[in-house]
Formats: sequence, C-alpha cells, structure tokens
Amino acid sequence: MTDTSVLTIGAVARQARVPLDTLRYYERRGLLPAPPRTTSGYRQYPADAVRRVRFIKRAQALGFTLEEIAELLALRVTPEVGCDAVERRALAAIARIDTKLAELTHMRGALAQLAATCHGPHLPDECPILAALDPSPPENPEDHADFAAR
Amino acid sequence: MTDTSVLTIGAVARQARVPLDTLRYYERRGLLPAPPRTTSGYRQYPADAVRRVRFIKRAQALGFTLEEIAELLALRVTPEVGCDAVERRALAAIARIDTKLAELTHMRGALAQLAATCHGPHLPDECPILAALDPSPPENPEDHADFAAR
DNA sequence: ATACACCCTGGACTAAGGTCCAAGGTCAAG
DNA sequence: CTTGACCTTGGACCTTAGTCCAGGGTGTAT
Repeated sequence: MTDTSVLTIGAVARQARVPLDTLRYYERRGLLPAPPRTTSGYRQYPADAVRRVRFIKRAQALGFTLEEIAELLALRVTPEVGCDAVERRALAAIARIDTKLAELTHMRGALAQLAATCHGPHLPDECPILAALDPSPPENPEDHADFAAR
Repeated sequence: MTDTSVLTIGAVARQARVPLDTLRYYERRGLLPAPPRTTSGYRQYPADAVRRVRFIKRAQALGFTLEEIAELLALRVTPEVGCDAVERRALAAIARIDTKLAELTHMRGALAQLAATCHGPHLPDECPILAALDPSPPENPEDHADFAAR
C-alpha cells in the first residue's frame, strides 16, 4: 500500500475534514461508491473521493438532503437514463437552486436593511427581520388549502 | 372566540402549511413566542404568526438550523443588546448568506454546463457535476490539517 | 518481534427536528 | 343538549444524519 495515487479512508477523512465513520456511512447510503479493497480488506479510494465528499458537505449546508445530493451526483447519461432525461433533471435542479438564490437574496436584503435602520427609529413590537422582509402582513384569512387534515 | 384579528392554532397551521404539533414544538423551542390564551386555554395567535412560521420554514430549506433561525428572529435592539451589537450580528449573517449565494451560484453553473454538454462527448468514469465544478482534481496529498484525530 | 497507528465489521447510541397518541375539555351548529 | 370539529397536555415514537464502541486484523518503524 505505498501507491500514492490511492488513499486510505483515514487520508480521505483528513483531507475532506470529516470523521471516518461518515465516509463509511456515505458508502452505505450510496453517496460514495464502494472503493476497491486491498487483499486485507482496506478501502482504496481514488484521489477524487475527497472532492466528492467536499461537494456533499457543501450541498448539505445549502439545505439539500443526502437523498437530493445522491441524485445530483448520479446525474449522468447511462444506458437507462438518456440524455434528455439528464437535461430535464439538471434544469429542474437549476430551478430549485434559483428559488433558493431568490430567497437568500431576499433575506440578505432584509438583513442589510436591518443593519442600516438599526440607528434610527424602530417600530416596537415588530420583529425587525420579518418587518424588513414584508412590511405588509398578510390579510387574507382561511383561503388557503387545508393541510392540517390528517 | 369570534375575533377575526386572532387565530387559533389550527388556522395558523393551515395558513402556514405546517402540522399543529410543529407550532407547539416551535413554541417550546422559543422560535414562536407563547401567545396569549383564552380563559379555556386556547392559544390566540396574532395574524403575523403565520409570517413568522413561513420565515422559519423558508430559512430551514436554505440550510439554517432552528437555533440560527432563532437568532435571526431575535435580532433587534433591546436594553441588553445595543444597536452596535445588532448591526454586527446582521453583518455576520450577511457574510454567511454571501457564502451560500456564491456556492449556490457555483453549483448552478455546474448544472447549466452539465445540461449543455449532455449532448456531446463525455469523459466516462467522471462524475459530471463534479467535473463541471472543478475540472482539475486536487493533487496535494496530506498537507491538510489533521481532523480525524480523536 | 513488538509497539503503535491504522483498518475492518456490526450494532448500539445520539441529536435535531419533528410527529403521533391518549385522555380529556371546549365551542358552534342543528 | 348532543354531535363533531377543535383545543389542551404529557409523553412516546420516528427519521435523518451521523457517531461511537468492542473485538479483532494489518502495516511498519525500531
């Protein structure tokens, strides 16, 4: 095992800054392909496993679940999944990202306004970040589809 | 209880599209202030409770924990927390949002490229989304701070 | 050849964020 | 004045995403 193009699980864990167990967990969850093994059973990761793990961690911090992340990683043309299907899914993912971008931008604006109007008069009893997000409270009661029915 | 400026827990749940239990849970977690009660113990929510709950749900989908969300909602000038402190925290939150925005934008670009290059030649054995994010795999082994040490 | 760091598996445990249930009280319509 | 929808609490339970052993094998530097 003195092949430098191959990483032990410990090396991947250090470089990706996650605990070992997380890598084995991701393997079980199908986020990380099961790597080849040495004769003694040690996992031999390719160098790009680190990139993959970092991607997973970043995506998680952006509000994606492991299941969604697995889908993103699986996004490729295969005999079963044609090019059109891949394109469709990629565009759907972009749409979801655009929603997140819009909401984050909205929130950013509210925080910027909050920081700016901090010096100055405040309406008491109003939560500043909500007030900054939407100065007019919704005034249309009960015309919403019922959800709480169980 | 025929005061239309006040909502029952069920009405808030329907309008915010969350289960009842979630509202009580948020109250216990301090995300939703405990509302006044009728003499018989029913919660009487102000109309803007719906806005607050929706904000919580949106922020969660953007990768914020309930604890972080509670901090955002608490961001206001009080006798204990001066204006400067509020401004500082708001700016810190903006910085975190900017990181998320940059990463989402990066990911969006990768997906757009994936969708575009779908028709055309593919390097086999490379995960398209990772390839699109960073065409050059990292080649600097072991010079990373050790983390896995426990 | 022995220490010491590293790796293996399986299974138990945890924390966050809900979700469900039982037993009982309340309110409005018929 | 009953029926059905709605509300109360406390506590048990669930899912997701890890995290932590115990018991055992491996690799290599001294």
